Amino acid sequence: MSDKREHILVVAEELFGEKGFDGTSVRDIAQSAGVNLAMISYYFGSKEKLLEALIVYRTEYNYGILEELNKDEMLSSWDKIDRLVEFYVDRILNNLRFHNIMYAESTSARSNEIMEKIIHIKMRNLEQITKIITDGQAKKLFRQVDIPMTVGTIMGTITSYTQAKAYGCQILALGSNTNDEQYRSKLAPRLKAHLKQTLRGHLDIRNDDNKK
Amino acid sequence: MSDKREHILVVAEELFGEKGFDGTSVRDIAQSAGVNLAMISYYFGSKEKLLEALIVYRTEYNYGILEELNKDEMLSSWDKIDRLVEFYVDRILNNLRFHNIMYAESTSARSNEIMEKIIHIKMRNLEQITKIITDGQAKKLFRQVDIPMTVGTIMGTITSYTQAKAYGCQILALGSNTNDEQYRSKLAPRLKAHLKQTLRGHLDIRNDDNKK
DNA sequence: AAGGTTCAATTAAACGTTTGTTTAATTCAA
DNA sequence: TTGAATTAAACAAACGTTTAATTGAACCTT
Repeated sequence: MSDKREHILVVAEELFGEKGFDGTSVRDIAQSAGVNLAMISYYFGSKEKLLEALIVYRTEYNYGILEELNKDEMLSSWDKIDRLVEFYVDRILNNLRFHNIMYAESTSARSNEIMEKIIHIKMRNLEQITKIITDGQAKKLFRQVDIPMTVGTIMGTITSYTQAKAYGCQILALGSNTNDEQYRSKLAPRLKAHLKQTLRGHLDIRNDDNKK
Repeated sequence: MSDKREHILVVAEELFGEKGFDGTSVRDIAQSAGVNLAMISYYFGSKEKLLEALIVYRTEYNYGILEELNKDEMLSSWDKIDRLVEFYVDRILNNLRFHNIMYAESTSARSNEIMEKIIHIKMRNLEQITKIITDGQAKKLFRQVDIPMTVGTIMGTITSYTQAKAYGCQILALGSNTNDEQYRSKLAPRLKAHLKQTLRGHLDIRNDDNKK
Protein backbone atom coordinates (compact mmCIF):
# COMPACT_ATOMS: atom_id res chain seq x y z
CA MET A 1 0.00 0.00 0.00
CA SER A 2 1.35 3.39 -1.00
CA ASP A 3 2.45 5.82 1.68
CA LYS A 4 -0.05 8.42 0.61
CA ARG A 5 -3.00 6.04 0.63
CA GLU A 6 -2.06 4.83 4.10
CA HIS A 7 -1.64 8.38 5.29
CA ILE A 8 -5.15 9.26 4.15
CA LEU A 9 -6.51 6.25 6.05
CA VAL A 10 -4.80 7.29 9.26
CA VAL A 11 -6.03 10.86 8.96
CA ALA A 12 -9.55 9.70 8.15
CA GLU A 13 -9.49 7.39 11.16
CA GLU A 14 -8.68 10.29 13.43
CA LEU A 15 -11.43 12.49 12.01
CA PHE A 16 -14.08 9.77 11.89
CA GLY A 17 -13.22 8.84 15.47
CA GLU A 18 -13.57 12.45 16.59
CA LYS A 19 -16.54 13.70 14.64
CA GLY A 20 -18.14 10.58 13.23
CA PHE A 21 -18.44 9.47 9.62
CA ASP A 22 -21.28 11.81 8.66
CA GLY A 23 -19.73 14.61 10.66
CA THR A 24 -16.52 14.43 8.67
CA SER A 25 -16.44 15.80 5.13
CA VAL A 26 -14.18 14.62 2.35
CA ARG A 27 -12.76 18.13 2.30
CA ASP A 28 -11.86 17.81 5.98
CA ILE A 29 -9.93 14.64 5.27
CA ALA A 30 -8.18 16.04 2.21
CA GLN A 31 -7.11 19.17 4.04
CA SER A 32 -5.90 17.35 7.16
CA ALA A 33 -4.01 14.86 5.04
CA GLY A 34 -2.55 17.61 2.86
CA VAL A 35 -3.75 16.05 -0.36
CA ASN A 36 -6.03 17.25 -3.11
CA LEU A 37 -9.75 16.72 -2.64
CA ALA A 38 -10.02 14.53 -5.72
CA MET A 39 -7.38 12.10 -4.45
CA ILE A 40 -9.85 10.49 -2.08
CA SER A 41 -12.15 9.49 -4.92
CA TYR A 42 -9.12 8.59 -6.98
CA TYR A 43 -7.70 6.22 -4.37
CA PHE A 44 -10.81 4.80 -2.76
CA GLY A 45 -13.67 5.47 -5.16
CA SER A 46 -15.93 7.08 -2.58
CA LYS A 47 -16.14 8.20 1.02
CA GLU A 48 -17.92 5.01 2.00
CA LYS A 49 -15.34 2.83 0.27
CA LEU A 50 -12.72 4.72 2.23
CA LEU A 51 -14.41 3.61 5.44
CA GLU A 52 -14.45 0.02 4.22
CA ALA A 53 -10.77 0.25 3.33
CA LEU A 54 -10.04 1.58 6.82
CA ILE A 55 -11.82 -1.35 8.44
CA VAL A 56 -9.92 -3.86 6.30
CA TYR A 57 -6.65 -2.06 7.00
CA ARG A 58 -7.03 -2.03 10.78
CA THR A 59 -8.52 -5.49 11.02
CA GLU A 60 -5.70 -7.17 9.13
CA TYR A 61 -3.25 -5.20 11.21
CA ASN A 62 -4.60 -6.65 14.45
CA TYR A 63 -5.01 -10.23 13.32
CA GLY A 64 -3.67 -13.41 14.81
CA ILE A 65 -2.72 -12.55 18.38
CA LEU A 66 -5.75 -14.17 19.99
CA GLU A 67 -5.22 -17.37 18.05
CA GLU A 68 -1.70 -17.69 19.43
CA LEU A 69 -2.92 -17.08 22.97
CA ASN A 70 -5.39 -19.91 22.61
CA LYS A 71 -2.81 -22.37 21.35
CA ASP A 72 -0.39 -21.75 24.19
CA GLU A 73 -0.53 -24.94 26.23
CA MET A 74 1.73 -23.63 28.96
CA LEU A 75 -0.88 -21.20 30.21
CA SER A 76 -3.59 -22.14 32.69
CA SER A 77 -7.18 -21.14 31.98
CA TRP A 78 -6.90 -18.39 34.54
CA ASP A 79 -3.72 -17.13 32.93
CA LYS A 80 -5.49 -17.03 29.60
CA ILE A 81 -8.32 -14.96 31.06
CA ASP A 82 -5.83 -12.50 32.46
CA ARG A 83 -3.98 -12.33 29.17
CA LEU A 84 -7.25 -11.93 27.35
CA VAL A 85 -8.21 -8.94 29.48
CA GLU A 86 -4.82 -7.34 29.00
CA PHE A 87 -4.95 -7.98 25.28
CA TYR A 88 -8.37 -6.42 24.78
CA VAL A 89 -7.79 -3.43 27.03
CA ASP A 90 -4.49 -2.65 25.34
CA ARG A 91 -5.72 -3.30 21.85
CA ILE A 92 -8.85 -1.20 22.18
CA LEU A 93 -7.11 1.63 24.02
CA ASN A 94 -4.28 1.65 21.48
CA ASN A 95 -6.80 1.95 18.67
CA LEU A 96 -9.21 4.21 20.47
CA ARG A 97 -10.28 6.18 17.44
CA PHE A 98 -10.81 3.13 15.29
CA HIS A 99 -12.74 1.40 18.02
CA ASN A 100 -15.12 4.33 18.31
CA ILE A 101 -15.70 4.24 14.56
CA MET A 102 -16.52 0.56 14.61
CA TYR A 103 -18.76 1.14 17.56
CA ALA A 104 -20.68 3.92 15.83
CA GLU A 105 -21.03 1.88 12.66
CA SER A 106 -22.45 -1.07 14.61
CA THR A 107 -25.44 1.08 15.43
CA SER A 108 -26.05 2.84 12.15
CA ALA A 109 -25.71 0.01 9.61
CA ARG A 110 -24.55 2.28 6.83
CA SER A 111 -24.07 -0.51 4.32
CA ASN A 112 -24.31 -4.28 4.23
CA GLU A 113 -20.64 -4.67 3.35
CA ILE A 114 -19.51 -2.72 6.39
CA MET A 115 -21.99 -4.40 8.72
CA GLU A 116 -20.91 -7.84 7.55
CA LYS A 117 -17.27 -7.01 8.12
CA ILE A 118 -18.01 -5.84 11.66
CA ILE A 119 -20.12 -8.86 12.54
CA HIS A 120 -17.43 -11.15 11.16
CA ILE A 121 -14.84 -9.58 13.44
CA LYS A 122 -17.11 -9.88 16.46
CA MET A 123 -17.94 -13.49 15.71
CA ARG A 124 -14.26 -14.34 15.47
CA ASN A 125 -13.63 -12.74 18.84
CA LEU A 126 -16.53 -14.64 20.33
CA GLU A 127 -15.19 -17.93 19.02
CA GLN A 128 -11.79 -17.42 20.55
CA ILE A 129 -13.15 -16.43 23.94
CA THR A 130 -15.62 -19.32 23.84
CA LYS A 131 -12.70 -21.72 23.42
CA ILE A 132 -10.89 -20.31 26.41
CA ILE A 133 -13.96 -20.50 28.66
CA THR A 134 -15.17 -23.95 27.61
CA ASP A 135 -11.63 -25.18 28.07
CA GLY A 136 -11.66 -23.87 31.64
CA GLN A 137 -15.04 -25.49 32.21
CA ALA A 138 -13.76 -28.85 30.96
CA LYS A 139 -10.93 -28.55 33.50
CA LYS A 140 -13.49 -27.91 36.27
CA LEU A 141 -12.05 -24.47 36.92
CA PHE A 142 -14.91 -22.38 35.53
CA ARG A 143 -18.59 -22.67 36.25
CA GLN A 144 -21.40 -22.47 33.72
CA VAL A 145 -21.89 -18.95 32.40
CA ASP A 146 -23.58 -17.23 29.49
CA ILE A 147 -20.55 -16.86 27.24
CA PRO A 148 -21.85 -14.33 24.67
CA MET A 149 -23.10 -12.15 27.52
CA THR A 150 -19.73 -12.49 29.24
CA VAL A 151 -18.02 -11.27 26.08
CA GLY A 152 -20.46 -8.36 26.11
CA THR A 153 -19.38 -7.61 29.66
CA ILE A 154 -15.69 -7.53 28.74
CA MET A 155 -16.12 -5.42 25.64
CA GLY A 156 -18.87 -3.27 27.09
CA THR A 157 -16.94 -2.37 30.22
CA ILE A 158 -13.98 -1.21 28.17
CA THR A 159 -16.15 0.59 25.65
CA SER A 160 -18.16 2.40 28.29
CA TYR A 161 -14.97 4.31 29.07
CA THR A 162 -13.53 4.64 25.59
CA GLN A 163 -16.56 6.21 23.99
CA ALA A 164 -17.21 8.65 26.83
CA LYS A 165 -13.86 10.25 27.44
CA ALA A 166 -15.22 13.42 29.04
CA TYR A 167 -17.08 11.36 31.63
CA GLY A 168 -14.08 9.08 32.07
CA CYS A 169 -11.85 12.05 32.76
CA GLN A 170 -14.13 13.10 35.58
CA ILE A 171 -14.06 9.61 37.08
CA LEU A 172 -10.28 9.38 36.79
CA ALA A 173 -9.86 12.91 38.16
CA LEU A 174 -8.25 14.11 34.95
CA GLY A 175 -8.62 17.51 33.33
CA SER A 176 -10.79 17.89 30.26
CA ASN A 177 -7.72 18.73 28.16
CA THR A 178 -6.23 15.28 28.78
CA ASN A 179 -4.86 13.74 25.59
CA ASP A 180 -5.49 10.18 24.46
CA GLU A 181 -2.13 8.94 25.68
CA GLN A 182 -2.60 10.25 29.20
CA TYR A 183 -6.16 8.97 29.30
CA ARG A 184 -5.06 5.52 28.26
CA SER A 185 -2.24 5.28 30.78
CA LYS A 186 -4.62 6.11 33.63
CA LEU A 187 -7.51 4.02 32.41
CA ALA A 188 -5.77 0.83 31.30
CA PRO A 189 -4.52 -0.46 34.67
CA ARG A 190 -7.82 0.31 36.33
CA LEU A 191 -9.85 -1.44 33.65
CA LYS A 192 -7.54 -4.44 33.73
CA ALA A 193 -7.67 -4.82 37.51
CA HIS A 194 -11.44 -4.45 37.58
CA LEU A 195 -12.09 -6.88 34.72
CA LYS A 196 -9.74 -9.52 36.13
CA GLN A 197 -11.43 -9.29 39.52
CA THR A 198 -14.88 -9.37 37.97
CA LEU A 199 -14.14 -12.34 35.74
CA ARG A 200 -12.54 -14.20 38.62
CA GLY A 201 -15.69 -13.80 40.65
CA HIS A 202 -17.85 -14.56 37.67
CA LEU A 203 -16.08 -17.66 36.37
CA ASP A 204 -14.66 -19.35 39.47
CA ILE A 205 -16.41 -22.69 39.96
CA ARG A 206 -16.05 -22.26 43.73
CA ASN A 207 -18.41 -19.31 43.53
CA ASP A 208 -21.19 -21.39 42.07
CA ASP A 209 -24.43 -20.71 43.88
CA ASN A 210 -25.22 -24.42 44.01
CA LYS A 211 -22.13 -25.07 46.08
CA LYS A 212 -22.90 -22.68 48.89
CA MET B 1 -45.86 20.93 25.90
CA SER B 2 -47.96 21.02 22.76
CA ASP B 3 -48.86 17.79 21.04
CA LYS B 4 -47.15 18.74 17.84
CA ARG B 5 -43.91 19.69 19.51
CA GLU B 6 -43.87 16.39 21.40
CA HIS B 7 -44.66 14.49 18.24
CA ILE B 8 -41.68 16.04 16.49
CA LEU B 9 -39.45 15.00 19.38
CA VAL B 10 -40.61 11.39 19.22
CA VAL B 11 -40.13 11.24 15.45
CA ALA B 12 -36.69 12.85 15.72
CA GLU B 13 -35.73 10.36 18.41
CA GLU B 14 -36.55 7.48 16.11
CA LEU B 15 -34.59 8.91 13.20
CA PHE B 16 -31.57 10.00 15.25
CA GLY B 17 -31.50 6.55 16.83
CA GLU B 18 -31.58 4.87 13.45
CA LYS B 19 -29.34 7.02 11.33
CA GLY B 20 -27.53 9.24 13.80
CA PHE B 21 -27.78 12.99 14.27
CA ASP B 22 -25.67 13.97 11.28
CA GLY B 23 -27.25 11.26 9.18
CA THR B 24 -30.73 12.68 9.74
CA SER B 25 -31.79 15.83 7.90
CA VAL B 26 -34.31 18.34 9.12
CA ARG B 27 -36.33 17.51 6.03
CA ASP B 28 -36.37 13.82 7.07
CA ILE B 29 -37.80 14.77 10.43
CA ALA B 30 -40.36 17.17 9.00
CA GLN B 31 -41.59 14.64 6.48
CA SER B 32 -41.79 11.74 8.95
CA ALA B 33 -43.59 13.95 11.45
CA GLY B 34 -45.92 15.28 8.77
CA VAL B 35 -45.15 18.91 9.52
CA ASN B 36 -43.74 21.73 7.47
CA LEU B 37 -39.98 22.04 7.28
CA ALA B 38 -39.96 25.47 8.88
CA MET B 39 -41.82 24.23 11.95
CA ILE B 40 -38.66 22.66 13.37
CA SER B 41 -36.86 25.98 13.44
CA TYR B 42 -40.05 27.62 14.63
CA TYR B 43 -40.45 25.28 17.61
CA PHE B 44 -36.86 24.52 18.56
CA GLY B 45 -34.72 27.21 16.95
CA SER B 46 -32.30 24.79 15.30
CA LYS B 47 -31.55 21.15 14.71
CA GLU B 48 -29.08 21.10 17.57
CA LYS B 49 -31.53 22.74 19.96
CA LEU B 50 -33.99 20.03 18.99
CA LEU B 51 -31.50 17.43 20.17
CA GLU B 52 -31.07 19.28 23.44
CA ALA B 53 -34.83 19.46 23.87
CA LEU B 54 -35.05 15.71 23.27
CA ILE B 55 -32.49 14.99 25.95
CA VAL B 56 -34.29 17.19 28.47
CA TYR B 57 -37.62 15.63 27.52
CA ARG B 58 -36.50 12.02 27.96
CA THR B 59 -34.37 12.67 31.01
CA GLU B 60 -37.17 14.29 32.97
CA TYR B 61 -39.45 11.50 31.87
CA ASN B 62 -37.24 8.85 33.45
CA TYR B 63 -36.42 10.66 36.65
CA GLY B 64 -36.87 9.59 40.22
CA ILE B 65 -37.20 5.81 40.14
CA LEU B 66 -33.67 5.09 41.30
CA GLU B 67 -34.02 7.46 44.24
CA GLU B 68 -37.06 5.57 45.48
CA LEU B 69 -35.26 2.26 45.16
CA ASN B 70 -32.44 3.56 47.29
CA LYS B 71 -34.73 4.78 50.03
CA ASP B 72 -36.59 1.49 50.36
CA GLU B 73 -35.44 0.12 53.72
CA MET B 74 -37.28 -3.16 53.35
CA LEU B 75 -34.97 -4.36 50.62
CA SER B 76 -31.67 -6.11 51.32
CA SER B 77 -28.55 -4.96 49.50
CA TRP B 78 -28.77 -8.03 47.28
CA ASP B 79 -32.39 -7.26 46.48
CA LYS B 80 -31.40 -3.74 45.53
CA ILE B 81 -28.74 -5.02 43.15
CA ASP B 82 -31.28 -7.26 41.49
CA ARG B 83 -33.79 -4.45 41.25
CA LEU B 84 -31.08 -2.18 39.91
CA VAL B 85 -30.26 -4.62 37.14
CA GLU B 86 -33.90 -5.04 36.23
CA PHE B 87 -34.45 -1.31 36.27
CA TYR B 88 -31.54 -0.52 33.97
CA VAL B 89 -32.14 -3.34 31.53
CA ASP B 90 -35.81 -2.43 31.22
CA ARG B 91 -35.26 1.28 31.08
CA ILE B 92 -32.53 1.12 28.45
CA LEU B 93 -34.32 -1.47 26.34
CA ASN B 94 -37.57 0.48 26.54
CA ASN B 95 -35.78 3.59 25.31
CA LEU B 96 -33.48 1.85 22.90
CA ARG B 97 -33.41 4.62 20.34
CA PHE B 98 -32.82 7.35 22.85
CA HIS B 99 -30.10 5.37 24.55
CA ASN B 100 -28.25 4.96 21.27
CA ILE B 101 -28.45 8.69 20.65
CA MET B 102 -27.01 9.48 24.05
CA TYR B 103 -24.22 7.03 23.49
CA ALA B 104 -23.36 8.43 20.11
CA GLU B 105 -23.32 11.94 21.53
CA SER B 106 -21.03 10.86 24.37
CA THR B 107 -18.36 10.18 21.79
CA SER B 108 -18.76 13.10 19.44
CA ALA B 109 -19.12 16.03 21.87
CA ARG B 110 -21.23 18.09 19.52
CA SER B 111 -21.70 20.95 21.96
CA ASN B 112 -20.83 21.78 25.53
CA GLU B 113 -24.47 22.07 26.55
CA ILE B 114 -25.27 18.57 25.35
CA MET B 115 -22.12 17.07 26.82
CA GLU B 116 -22.79 18.63 30.20
CA LYS B 117 -26.33 17.30 30.24
CA ILE B 118 -25.09 13.79 29.47
CA ILE B 119 -22.34 13.86 32.07
CA HIS B 120 -24.80 15.14 34.64
CA ILE B 121 -27.11 12.20 34.02
CA LYS B 122 -24.25 9.72 34.26
CA MET B 123 -22.97 11.25 37.47
CA ARG B 124 -26.41 11.01 39.03
CA ASN B 125 -26.59 7.33 38.11
CA LEU B 126 -23.14 6.74 39.54
CA GLU B 127 -24.13 8.40 42.82
CA GLN B 128 -27.17 6.22 43.27
CA ILE B 129 -25.32 2.99 42.53
CA THR B 130 -22.46 4.06 44.77
CA LYS B 131 -24.94 4.40 47.64
CA ILE B 132 -26.28 0.91 47.10
CA ILE B 133 -22.84 -0.68 46.96
CA THR B 134 -21.28 1.19 49.89
CA ASP B 135 -24.38 0.33 51.89
CA GLY B 136 -23.82 -3.36 51.14
CA GLN B 137 -20.18 -3.02 52.07
CA ALA B 138 -21.07 -1.43 55.40
CA LYS B 139 -23.30 -4.42 56.08
CA LYS B 140 -20.37 -6.76 55.33
CA LEU B 141 -22.24 -8.30 52.41
CA PHE B 142 -20.14 -6.82 49.59
CA ARG B 143 -16.40 -6.81 49.20
CA GLN B 144 -14.27 -3.90 48.05
CA VAL B 145 -14.71 -3.20 44.36
CA ASP B 146 -14.00 -0.39 41.92
CA ILE B 147 -17.44 1.18 41.87
CA PRO B 148 -17.20 3.42 38.77
CA MET B 149 -15.78 0.49 36.83
CA THR B 150 -18.60 -1.70 38.11
CA VAL B 151 -21.11 0.81 36.83
CA GLY B 152 -19.28 0.69 33.51
CA THR B 153 -19.70 -3.08 33.53
CA ILE B 154 -23.45 -2.86 34.11
CA MET B 155 -24.08 -0.17 31.52
CA GLY B 156 -21.50 -1.49 29.08
CA THR B 157 -22.87 -5.02 29.08
CA ILE B 158 -26.34 -3.78 28.28
CA THR B 159 -25.11 -1.30 25.71
CA SER B 160 -22.94 -3.83 23.92
CA TYR B 161 -26.18 -5.50 22.87
CA THR B 162 -28.34 -2.45 22.34
CA GLN B 163 -26.02 -0.66 19.95
CA ALA B 164 -25.24 -3.74 17.87
CA LYS B 165 -28.62 -5.22 17.11
CA ALA B 166 -27.53 -7.11 14.01
CA TYR B 167 -24.84 -8.90 15.99
CA GLY B 168 -27.23 -9.44 18.88
CA CYS B 169 -29.77 -11.06 16.58
CA GLN B 170 -27.16 -13.58 15.49
CA ILE B 171 -26.30 -14.39 19.11
CA LEU B 172 -29.95 -14.73 20.08
CA ALA B 173 -30.70 -16.78 16.95
CA LEU B 174 -33.13 -14.18 15.65
CA GLY B 175 -33.68 -13.19 12.05
CA SER B 176 -32.30 -9.91 10.78
CA ASN B 177 -35.85 -8.58 10.29
CA THR B 178 -36.56 -8.78 14.04
CA ASN B 179 -38.26 -5.67 15.33
CA ASP B 180 -37.29 -3.79 18.47
CA GLU B 181 -40.06 -5.33 20.55
CA GLN B 182 -39.07 -8.91 19.71
CA TYR B 183 -35.42 -8.13 20.22
CA ARG B 184 -36.10 -6.67 23.63
CA SER B 185 -38.23 -9.56 24.83
CA LYS B 186 -35.50 -12.05 23.95
CA LEU B 187 -32.61 -9.98 25.17
CA ALA B 188 -33.95 -8.63 28.46
CA PRO B 189 -34.21 -11.88 30.47
CA ARG B 190 -30.83 -13.03 29.29
CA LEU B 191 -29.14 -9.75 30.15
CA LYS B 192 -30.81 -9.68 33.54
CA ALA B 193 -29.82 -13.23 34.43
CA HIS B 194 -26.25 -12.71 33.31
CA LEU B 195 -25.79 -9.39 35.09
CA LYS B 196 -27.28 -10.69 38.33
CA GLN B 197 -24.99 -13.71 38.26
CA THR B 198 -21.98 -11.58 37.38
CA LEU B 199 -22.63 -9.01 40.08
CA ARG B 200 -23.25 -11.72 42.63
CA GLY B 201 -19.85 -13.22 41.89
CA HIS B 202 -18.27 -9.81 41.74
CA LEU B 203 -19.69 -8.29 44.90
CA ASP B 204 -20.11 -11.23 47.30
CA ILE B 205 -17.72 -10.79 50.23
CA ARG B 206 -17.35 -14.56 50.46
CA ASN B 207 -15.65 -14.51 47.06
CA ASP B 208 -12.92 -12.21 48.28
CA ASP B 209 -9.54 -13.51 47.21
CA ASN B 210 -8.14 -12.82 50.67
CA LYS B 211 -10.57 -15.25 52.23
CA LYS B 212 -9.66 -18.30 50.18
C1' DA C 1 22.83 9.84 -24.01
C1' DA C 2 18.93 12.36 -26.19
C1' DG C 3 14.37 12.68 -27.52
C1' DG C 4 9.74 10.76 -27.66
C1' DT C 5 5.99 8.14 -25.62
C1' DT C 6 3.17 6.51 -22.07
C1' DC C 7 0.46 6.50 -18.10
C1' DA C 8 -0.33 7.01 -13.29
C1' DA C 9 -0.45 10.95 -10.13
C1' DT C 10 -2.10 15.37 -9.20
C1' DT C 11 -4.52 19.60 -9.75
C1' DA C 12 -8.14 23.44 -9.92
C1' DA C 13 -12.55 24.02 -11.20
C1' DA C 14 -17.08 22.85 -11.70
C1' DC C 15 -20.95 19.57 -11.22
C1' DG C 16 -25.68 18.86 -9.32
C1' DT C 17 -27.59 17.80 -4.67
C1' DT C 18 -28.57 18.36 -0.23
C1' DT C 19 -27.85 20.77 3.86
C1' DG C 20 -29.87 24.01 7.88
C1' DT C 21 -32.09 28.16 8.14
C1' DT C 22 -34.83 32.30 6.93
C1' DT C 23 -38.20 35.01 4.63
C1' DA C 24 -42.52 36.76 3.48
C1' DA C 25 -47.03 35.62 2.61
C1' DT C 26 -51.13 33.24 4.22
C1' DT C 27 -54.26 30.82 7.25
C1' DC C 28 -57.28 30.66 11.08
C1' DA C 29 -59.05 30.76 15.52
C1' DA C 30 -59.68 34.01 19.40
C1' DT D 1 -58.58 42.79 14.28
C1' DT D 2 -54.89 40.70 16.36
C1' DG D 3 -51.20 37.41 16.66
C1' DA D 4 -49.71 32.85 16.77
C1' DA D 5 -49.48 28.91 13.55
C1' DT D 6 -48.41 27.34 9.11
C1' DT D 7 -46.94 27.43 4.46
C1' DA D 8 -44.13 27.48 -0.04
C1' DA D 9 -40.24 29.43 -1.65
C1' DA D 10 -35.79 30.95 -1.51
C1' DC D 11 -31.24 31.45 0.70
C1' DA D 12 -26.23 30.68 0.95
C1' DA D 13 -23.22 27.20 2.27
C1' DA D 14 -21.46 22.61 2.30
C1' DC D 15 -21.79 18.20 0.53
C1' DG D 16 -19.68 13.98 -2.43
C1' DT D 17 -18.20 13.35 -6.86
C1' DT D 18 -16.54 14.20 -11.64
C1' DT D 19 -14.15 16.44 -15.24
C1' DA D 20 -10.50 17.94 -18.02
C1' DA D 21 -6.04 19.72 -17.98
C1' DT D 22 -1.29 19.32 -16.31
C1' DT D 23 2.66 17.30 -14.18
C1' DG D 24 6.53 14.22 -13.92
C1' DA D 25 8.86 10.09 -13.63
C1' DA D 26 9.62 5.65 -16.05
C1' DC D 27 10.29 3.37 -20.24
C1' DC D 28 11.48 2.66 -25.11
C1' DT D 29 13.67 3.72 -29.44
C1' DT D 30 17.24 5.61 -32.03
